[in-house]
Amino acid sequence: MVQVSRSAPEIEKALDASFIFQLLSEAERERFIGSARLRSYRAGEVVFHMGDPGDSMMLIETGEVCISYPAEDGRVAVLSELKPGSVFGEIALLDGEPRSAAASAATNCTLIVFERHAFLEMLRANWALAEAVLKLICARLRRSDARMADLAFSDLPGRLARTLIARAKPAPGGGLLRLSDSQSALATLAGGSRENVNRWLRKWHKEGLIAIADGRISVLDPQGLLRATR
Amino acid sequence: MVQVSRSAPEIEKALDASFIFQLLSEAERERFIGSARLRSYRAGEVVFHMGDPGDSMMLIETGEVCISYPAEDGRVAVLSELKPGSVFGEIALLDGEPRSAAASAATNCTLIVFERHAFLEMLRANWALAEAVLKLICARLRRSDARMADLAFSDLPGRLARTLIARAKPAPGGGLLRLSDSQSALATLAGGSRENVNRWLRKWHKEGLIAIADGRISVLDPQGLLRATR
DNA sequence: AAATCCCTGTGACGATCGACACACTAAAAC
DNA sequence: GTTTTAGTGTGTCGATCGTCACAGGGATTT
Repeated sequence: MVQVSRSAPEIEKALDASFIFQLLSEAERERFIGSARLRSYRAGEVVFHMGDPGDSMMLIETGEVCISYPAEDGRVAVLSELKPGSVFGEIALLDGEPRSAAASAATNCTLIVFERHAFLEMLRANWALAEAVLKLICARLRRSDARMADLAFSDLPGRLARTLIARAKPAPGGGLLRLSDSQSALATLAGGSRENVNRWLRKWHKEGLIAIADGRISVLDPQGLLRATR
Repeated sequence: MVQVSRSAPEIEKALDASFIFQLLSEAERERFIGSARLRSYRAGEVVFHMGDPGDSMMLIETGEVCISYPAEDGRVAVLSELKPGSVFGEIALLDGEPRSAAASAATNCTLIVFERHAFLEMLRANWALAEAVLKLICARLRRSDARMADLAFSDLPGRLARTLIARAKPAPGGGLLRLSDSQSALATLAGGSRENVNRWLRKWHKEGLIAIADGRISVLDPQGLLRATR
């Protein structure tokens, strides 16, 4: 991890995209920026471990961050992969408890770090900000519950299909979608073994639901994919 | 469901035990009580369905409430069973979205219902209350994540063992613990079939980890139970 | 050019799970 | 007192999963 020293205007620019920033007055923005620090991580580096004391929260400026939940035996469940503009680490900051999950850099990335004390003060002074944070956490809870249902109700093909669709992006050409993840990565995301992920992908490929080319997967028929998993 | 008309002092008494109430001033309490309604449900009755518009939140006065997540095909995952003093339904109230789960009365119960508008006003005016609600939701999120890890990492015996330990209460006599749930109830709580729950219980019974008598289960060796599931 | 490493494809095996099926018991309803 | 119902104990069967094992391909390194 590298502490980056950069001028405040640059942090301000990075913050413009974030929902938080738009709720602050001019004076508040300055205090906010003053309390923020910029840090840079290389792909694979750990941002924090589960159980660490958590007195800060991060906004992703560039790159992607992986939030995961480690088991005692070494296995890892990936909770989410976050993109620029996303906030994470806010739970421990808000309630003062240890980190409830681990965060690591999925790619090289730069993060804007806010300290607990300054952020809580802003929350107290600015109800719109507090309301936004409340809704943010509510959204987290909803996603978490939905994901739990996914785990409880769906088997591997179901979870894999949802993972594919969730991570696919609209193709530049037509209505297709494509994504480029290794099968091992898909396996940990969907919560299964690499071998079985391979088997299901091949099966769907034969059925024409997905296409595989250049190590990339194209989701040809999202609805058909979901229908095939019932 | 029955709308109960009761005098404000009685609602006030019921509220005394709740963490929320202790954070309010005298004037706020009166406004709060004025906006609260008391409702009574019989065992099995539905309090709200998933997807309902959610402009209220409930505090359990007496009885127990079951929060569950229904799948399209009719299966149900039980998220939690709440006891008197617990609050639920606050997510939809806070973010204005539809109910993210279903709630039904596990036993006969009476609930104190707060309306959205009045509660949000109080939140805005009382930072300590807002902070308490923030922490409440953070705690929900932590429990939800932990439960997700449980589902992702553990097989049936692991989940069942944790369910037993979580629901067991200290025995009056010694250090033992006991609980009285039907095996079907345990099955839905642990996310498995009734038959297999039976098989694992019998297995642990033979190994001396639990005792079964009078239709009640005593957890004799919690640590041993957890160790047996690795 | 050879060796190494990561990703992909397949086969086989054992463990576990859900589903179905049925016997047994005890309490509750009639 | 008999019937009904809810909960419990077991057996079997088929599907799926994870694991081990190994073979091939493509890129990078040495």
